[in-house]
Amino acid sequence: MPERPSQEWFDEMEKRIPKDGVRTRFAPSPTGYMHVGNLRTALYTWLIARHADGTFILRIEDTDQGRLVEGAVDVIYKTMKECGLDHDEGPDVGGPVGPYIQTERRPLYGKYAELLVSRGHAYRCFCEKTESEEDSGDFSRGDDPCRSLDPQEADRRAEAGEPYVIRQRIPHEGETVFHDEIFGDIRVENSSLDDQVLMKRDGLPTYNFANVIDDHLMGITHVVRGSEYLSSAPKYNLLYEGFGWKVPKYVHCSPVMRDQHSKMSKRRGDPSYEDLIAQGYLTEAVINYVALLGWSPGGEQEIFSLNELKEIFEVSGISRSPAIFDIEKLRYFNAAYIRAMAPEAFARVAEPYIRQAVKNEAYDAAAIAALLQQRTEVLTDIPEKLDFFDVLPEYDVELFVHKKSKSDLESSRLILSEILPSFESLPEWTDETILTAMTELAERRGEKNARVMWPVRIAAAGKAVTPGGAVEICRILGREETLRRLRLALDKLNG
RNA sequence: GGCCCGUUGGUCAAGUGGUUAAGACACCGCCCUUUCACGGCGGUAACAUGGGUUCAAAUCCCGUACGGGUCACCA
Repeated sequence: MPERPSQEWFDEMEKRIPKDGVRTRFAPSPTGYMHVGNLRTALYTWLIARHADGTFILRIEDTDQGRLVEGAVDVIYKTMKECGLDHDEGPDVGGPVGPYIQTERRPLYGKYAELLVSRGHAYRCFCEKTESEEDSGDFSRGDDPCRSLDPQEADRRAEAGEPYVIRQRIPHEGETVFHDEIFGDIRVENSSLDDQVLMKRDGLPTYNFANVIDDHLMGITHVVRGSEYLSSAPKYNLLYEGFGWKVPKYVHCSPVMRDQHSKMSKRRGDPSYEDLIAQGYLTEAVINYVALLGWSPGGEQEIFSLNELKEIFEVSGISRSPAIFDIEKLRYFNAAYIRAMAPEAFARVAEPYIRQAVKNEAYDAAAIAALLQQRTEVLTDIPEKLDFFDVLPEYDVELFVHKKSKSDLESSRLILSEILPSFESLPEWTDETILTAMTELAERRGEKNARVMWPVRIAAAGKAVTPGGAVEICRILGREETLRRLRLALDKLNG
């Protein structure tokens, strides 16, 4: 049985708590990856702090030893950093109310539990849990015999080494009202609340208890968490009251759903943050999209940088109902972010994907990137668009038939045979010279440009849909390769 | 099942007693055009449901349905 510290000790702990401004915390379990839902919670938590020029804290909740994953904490640091969600206090940077790793705070919880026991807001329970009691449901916690045990007697049994848990003593009468920033006032009958366990038989705190203690001792002003905790919130209030502490503001966020019925889940194949990045999504786009999933700024603008979000974020814009994750809309955001990038920046992120398909170094990656930028939704789409560069695909002559540009086999044959010599004699091989060669031919023949461009592009690329038009593709391929491909096409058309 | 919460087009959503019920994604059509895309213009499509309150209800109240959460010595 832990000793009950002196009042001075508790006073000392209170003195450490910063009392200035908004303080929020993101408290993930190190599971090895970041769910989209978690990311959104982290984002909102960060935004609340930053919007108010407050303090954002990172706390690691690693009490579930069974689920510990190697390197998982690093994933958290890495992801937060990548997303721009910097923290002011945390395990790595320290702070005034550490430690910031829950397992290192272990000695604290028992002391506070004892304080609660001494005040009568909690009691030792020696009941052995049995399967039947749990299943039958006719064992009501309100009738727990230990609840009315004489405290001295309970202490004696505990000291004698009899195992016990510490339970919260919840009044049988009355009701508890608690306020949530999103859901408003919620009132429940105390009789519907049960005497939840605070300290487990093994001396470790339950999640609910550890949270209350940590949040208070860290001076958290806004508790942001998933709405699955909504129904245990009244018990939290009672705990705060029992200690005589100020209740923080609650912000319960509804979940991010995979469909109407279930949350996003890694197990069911839904992408985590790192999956999305691996799938070719940009961090900024993911952040922007996730911010709007369950929160609305009210206006018509949808594209926001993190900085802009920081300025305009308001808790009042958070939605009460769950939101379904829509990958299509994320694609749209991603495409918008890609289009908005500086060309050099896009070339840099696109290059690895370009080189997956285009091994021939003669073909300039930056030039190809320029063609891609307006047509790329996700980076991973890039390679399949470029397969024709290294090797001309096998293609059907029917590709030369195109109604809109009035191309058919005969016209294509004629055009190609006429453009070849002009290409051969061009003094330079640039967009301008290539274009001029083709428009002059069109003009000479009294036809629209499209009728010339279509067969040239088909001959150069061997596919119907390409990033970039005839001019750009020919230019990148270079004169030799272009001529080779055009002659090949002509052979095809001739026979 | 008890308790708590939610419900505006397929999706994200604005809306807080009087609106032709915004906007975005997706979808469809047209225009632009060197294919595709980008861009421009237009279109289809919604207040879960039944009762109240009110001159007036997507907005307020009650019921119902549907969905979610929670009822652990798990977080």
